[in-house]
Amino acid sequence: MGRYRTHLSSELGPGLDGAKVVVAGWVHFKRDLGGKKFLVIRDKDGFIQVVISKENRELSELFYRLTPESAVSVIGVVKAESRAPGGFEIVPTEIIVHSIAKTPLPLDVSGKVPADFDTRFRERVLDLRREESRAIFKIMSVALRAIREELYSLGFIEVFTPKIVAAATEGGAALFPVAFFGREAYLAQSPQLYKELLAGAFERVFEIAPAWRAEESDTPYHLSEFISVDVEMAYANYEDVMEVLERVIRRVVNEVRERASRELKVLNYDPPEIRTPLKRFRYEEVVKTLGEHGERIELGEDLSVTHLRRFSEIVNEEVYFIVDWPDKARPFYTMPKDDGVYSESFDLVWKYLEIASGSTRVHRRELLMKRLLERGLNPENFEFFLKWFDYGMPPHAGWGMGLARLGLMLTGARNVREVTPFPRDKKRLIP
RNA sequence: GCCGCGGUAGUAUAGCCCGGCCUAGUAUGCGGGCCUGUCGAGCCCGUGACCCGGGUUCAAAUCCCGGCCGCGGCGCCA
Repeated sequence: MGRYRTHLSSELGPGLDGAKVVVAGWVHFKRDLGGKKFLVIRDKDGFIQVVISKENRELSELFYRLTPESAVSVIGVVKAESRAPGGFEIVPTEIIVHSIAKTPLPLDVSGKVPADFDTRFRERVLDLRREESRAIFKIMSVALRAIREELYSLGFIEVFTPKIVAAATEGGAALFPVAFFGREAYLAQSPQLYKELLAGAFERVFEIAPAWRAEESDTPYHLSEFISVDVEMAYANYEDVMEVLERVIRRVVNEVRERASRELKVLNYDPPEIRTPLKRFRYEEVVKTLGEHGERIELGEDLSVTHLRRFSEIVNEEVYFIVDWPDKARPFYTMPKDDGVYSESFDLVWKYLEIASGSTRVHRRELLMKRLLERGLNPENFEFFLKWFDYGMPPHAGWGMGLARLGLMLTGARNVREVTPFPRDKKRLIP
């Protein structure tokens, strides 16, 4: 397979004793015992030991020139060898150097010496080669695939909404302006309005795409650019889409457990078990419970990370819903309840972190107009959205989930930057 | 943005409180040497650092002020 290798580390074993193979990867480390030299090659799946004996002058010479993290192919013969890790090693006939790595490395890939957070992100590509990083991104990929598979199985289709949008749509979060042929435009903060319109055509849609927020936020849970998993479903209300979300989360955790068990072991982490249906706590109940436990909090107030952490401890739930949030705290497209105070809305919380949030949406134009005005927004700016509510917009509901936040739950990482290859935040624009 | 903590070789740290004994220690890396089964290899030799600016003092990595940068908590955040 391919020009640079015949086998991956995962495809080799003592059973291939005597086979001529070509392996490729990075020089993970070298050990020189004098008469024997060991070269450990790392590829995407694991490690391969290559052994060079003193008699082989040419390769011994090359061995000295190889530096850690250099990219090489090794042509040689597999030898079953009980003393070698994995029970086999490669006796090389030729080593092809694709790229010599400069030395010393600005970050220790082998993981012997830790690096500070800042150093890791400055030297991110080397950091990503570390075993832990590779485990994290394998898990993220398994998760993404599980999300897609579950949603496809439920009859959703995958779509894309525009990322360059006109005018500051819903107020609230700050936007990044972009130059758009002399007109005012922004990077989309959310696919919200467009995904609703698409649900008005295709019924069940989802999108996995970036969104941008120009907030001052400087926390382990916020990024200027983040991947949002968005779902919108017609002829459905918030209860229906919470069930979709439960299925997605359950599938994700199960598949990560099954398909990335090795990676979880590398990270020494167990994601929470998802037993559906998840507990649903009404917002009012959460505030009451917090109050009873000595927290100072008023009805109507948003719940902070500290509040959620406390609440999760009190009720001893790791993954749960908080439903029926105060209408005032929710955006204009959220369906209010008949009581006029609360709304058909929910957050999915893991311990103290809001992983996803959603609601039944308003599908009547008059109510949307009224709610826009109540929030000091100009309905004229929303005409591109509102006009379609004149042509049979079905009742619908949906949610949005921060992929990196889900990643924290799946990997045990403590900062969304760690589960994002090249995070963008207030401080980081490079690399 | 606010509060707290921090910035010492490529990387990670000790030293700072109580200024001089710091010619700045250790690990890892890197260069060299020894070793035919290493697998966090081992042993010997070498290499390399006090964020920037100002101040106090006979003397500053150490104390003070300002700046820059980072981390944590909070805030901001559909």
